[in-house]
Amino acid sequence: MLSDKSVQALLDKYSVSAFSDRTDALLTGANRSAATMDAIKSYILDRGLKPGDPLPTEAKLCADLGVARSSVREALRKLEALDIVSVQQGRGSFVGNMTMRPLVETLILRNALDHSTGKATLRHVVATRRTLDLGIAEEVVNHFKNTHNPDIHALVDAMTQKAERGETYLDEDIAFHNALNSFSGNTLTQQLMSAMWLVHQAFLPHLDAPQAESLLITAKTHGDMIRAAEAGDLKAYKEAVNAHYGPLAKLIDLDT
Amino acid sequence: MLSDKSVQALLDKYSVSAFSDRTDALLTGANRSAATMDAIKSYILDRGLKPGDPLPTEAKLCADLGVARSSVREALRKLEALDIVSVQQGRGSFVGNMTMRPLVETLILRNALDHSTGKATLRHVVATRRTLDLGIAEEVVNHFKNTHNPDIHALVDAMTQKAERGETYLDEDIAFHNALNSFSGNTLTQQLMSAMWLVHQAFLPHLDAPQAESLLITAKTHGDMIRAAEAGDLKAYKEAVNAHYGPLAKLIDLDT
DNA sequence: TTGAATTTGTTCGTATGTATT
DNA sequence: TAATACATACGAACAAATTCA
Repeated sequence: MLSDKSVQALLDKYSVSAFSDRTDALLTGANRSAATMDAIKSYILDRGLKPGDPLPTEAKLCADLGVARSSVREALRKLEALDIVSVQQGRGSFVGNMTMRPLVETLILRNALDHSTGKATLRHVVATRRTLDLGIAEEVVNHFKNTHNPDIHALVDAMTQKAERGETYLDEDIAFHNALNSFSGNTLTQQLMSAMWLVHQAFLPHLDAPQAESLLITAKTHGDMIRAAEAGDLKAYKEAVNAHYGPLAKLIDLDT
Repeated sequence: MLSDKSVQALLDKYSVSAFSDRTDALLTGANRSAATMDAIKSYILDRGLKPGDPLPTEAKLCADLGVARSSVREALRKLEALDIVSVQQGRGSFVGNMTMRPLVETLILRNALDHSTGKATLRHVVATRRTLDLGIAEEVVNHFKNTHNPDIHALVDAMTQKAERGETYLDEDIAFHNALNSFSGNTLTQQLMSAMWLVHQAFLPHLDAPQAESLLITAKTHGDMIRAAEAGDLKAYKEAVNAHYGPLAKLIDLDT
């Protein structure tokens, strides 16, 4: 996947298809729905449309592109799957949000597939999360140094209390991680981390252990993270991040 | 995108839809194609199919699921867009490779859209590349410490020579980065980095500057990277990685 | 509330193109 | 070459959701 040759092929494919003008009515290519998809992408691109902006109706697209309705619909379905457009019955089609949802969807399925054999992908997802966490560590510490963040501490407290009652705390967990990352203007990294978190959480329940004290450890390391960041201690922060993944490392073989 | 509420919604949506048994003929939900998509995913999941494995024909899917041909086709198109299935005329449908292609496709379009305004996404893509590069730095250095890698050095030499002739070296560039990462068993991180590289490269030509000496600087810093890794010098390696993104930082405002 | 207009959702029938044997 | 199996594509008809008068 994404090997040398296919990278070149993909590059050719996308750098062309994403920018080629296909507004003419002569749609050629592998199949109609693919060509139609490119045409719709070009439509969005040429007009610089933004998420939520309306697209032509299916009937109009048929007329303009000279293809049957089924082809237009298949193209719209593809773009819908990629979160590039959003189709709503009775209303019309609109430019989508282009989120990481397709990535999440693919990874969850991929994860589920080799779960039966060796939970390899989950290991990779968690390792990637850690990589991203450590990768932005310096930014995080620099940003939170000498600040006071009662909101984040409140989240940690809430997690700790829930952990002591044996409850889980997904909402607080994602809110905590988002709070640590949201200061960064890099929405791509944020979304990538959220996506990894999502895949991670979506698959945790399928692991054997119900983790009694793991919850407490995780809550505690969350506290260590924000405290280290506020103290401006990069080393301690990184250690806290690693410790944060400690309970998981026992379940799955991390570092692989 | 992927905000608090939508995360929960997505989690609900995916953790359910990815594992719910929809093999029964009673397909309910937002629309047929979505429900049919889930059913096909369940089919793959239940049988633990792997990439390349054949799927039932469209006609059989229609019969089994009790839906019309078009609905099955739209579902297959969606899965095709996500690289979860691969449809081939005259042969049939097969389980796909589930690569990062959907991510690349979405990001390239997203990038192209705000390029006109502020090239924000490209900045994010490059920053994410750097984050990933730095995130695995320790692993890389530990792995290459006290080793000798003539192949990689040959790649650097080739890049340098091409740069001196004013030529570009995309093939060598991706090969170099792959060589540095491929030792890791984490195929997800690898693919993520390849995907980011792809988006990055796909959009570079659209920048103003044709970069004469930038090519040389990049080639040189590649040499610095592998030398630092072989010397086991983590600090020097990280500096080389940062320097590697130096020419770009001038074009786009990195660190934002 | 009703109803008409608009737009997507779904189905069916038919014909064509492509790959395998 | 011919037959078969399969996906591709088109067009027409009706259902369901949304909007607005």
